[in-house]
Amino acid sequence: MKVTKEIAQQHHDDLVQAASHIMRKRGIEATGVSDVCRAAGLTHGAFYRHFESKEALILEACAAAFQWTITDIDDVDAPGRSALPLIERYLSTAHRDAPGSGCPVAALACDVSRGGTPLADVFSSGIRRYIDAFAEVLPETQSRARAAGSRRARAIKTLSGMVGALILARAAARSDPELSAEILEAARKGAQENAKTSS
Amino acid sequence: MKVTKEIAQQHHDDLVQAASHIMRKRGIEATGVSDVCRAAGLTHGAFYRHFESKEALILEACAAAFQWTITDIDDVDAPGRSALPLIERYLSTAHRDAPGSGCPVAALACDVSRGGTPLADVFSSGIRRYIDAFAEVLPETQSRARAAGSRRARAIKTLSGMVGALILARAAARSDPELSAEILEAARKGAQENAKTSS
DNA sequence: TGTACATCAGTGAACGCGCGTTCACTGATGTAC
DNA sequence: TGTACATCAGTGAACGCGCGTTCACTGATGTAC
Repeated sequence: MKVTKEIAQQHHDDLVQAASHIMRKRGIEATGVSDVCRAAGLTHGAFYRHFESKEALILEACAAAFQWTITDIDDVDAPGRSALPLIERYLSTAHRDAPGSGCPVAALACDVSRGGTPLADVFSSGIRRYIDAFAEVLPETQSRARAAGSRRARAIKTLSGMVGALILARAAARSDPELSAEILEAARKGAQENAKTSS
Repeated sequence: MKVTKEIAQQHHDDLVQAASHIMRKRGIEATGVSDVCRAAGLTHGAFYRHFESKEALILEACAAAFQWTITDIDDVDAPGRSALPLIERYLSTAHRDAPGSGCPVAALACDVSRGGTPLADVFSSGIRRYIDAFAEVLPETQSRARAAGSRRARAIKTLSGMVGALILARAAARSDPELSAEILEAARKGAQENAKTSS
């Protein structure tokens, strides 16, 4: 049953979106081709008309996840252009509990450092753009500011803290919700200090 | 070929150590029972005389990895008792490139947040003790210190930054070594600021 | 201390299962005339 | 604008493979006498 070019393209996009969601939620290895096809409303046999392999799908899904996330940061172009609401959202329980539609770095960085080179390429380019985008929404470093470092260094520092805290909070969430909340809270305060005109 | 009780115990320990190394290097799912047995110098058939299942091995290996790591922190009981050398070591390229013998949180936190409840229990208890141990080696908060927060809050903040930076640095290492080094460097400075008598 | 025997750590072949992937087939699409 | 046919997205059964796990078997250990 052949379908319209438009519908086929839609199915392709559906597969990418389903994969990017499932992979962030369950991890790359645990993302099955059949699962992704089912989530996109197809049978697994249709898969190889769209992608050469599972790896090709993962690469596209990973790139897409970064694209969406970074666009999200860039959209903080709103008046005020502050990183504070971004931080608030990043370190919220909502983000912690919905890895499937959240930050690809927090969800997949571990998997990537064990994976193959093509995925590492997509990912490190994503990290680079992520840092650039985040630095854009941080206030300039005051000229007489002390050891706080360049705006880029502060972006790295702050992002690292956010990523680490989210990962820790997720790992603790099931068995120790109080600890998980405490981690989010402490990291939120820390990140906000970094994001205000430099300490 | 039955062996001495002492040798059997040794084999048990070898299996745990091999597993804790392989699992931190390759991830939990990618840690095969056969791989672990081979690394311990046994055939896979011997495995079920020592553990009820793969999961039981993972639990023990995870607990052991935390035990060793936390003992390592406690051993900073040396004169001076500063967190600085700890931070230096944690955010070194050596630690980045040797996940198998490194911090279990940075290596496994992602896997754990997707895993089962027993593993989550072992892990969140590990995180809690990790934070406690790390707070012990941080200097007291100065009474007139500003927003830096309690010693415990600073421990969480600093640890989050270290874990996040290490994970980011590992993910970027293969494709973008410069970025990886930059992340370690920026995070090292950030963590050291937190670890000195409060900013 | 010596002998007879039950125990059980270790071996290696075999199992069921789910995975990524392939394939013959279907039938609507889209093109050539 | 119609008609005839090649294309190819989608289907569902089947494949090989590696995994966790089981099992009959071996033979040194460690115990009972």
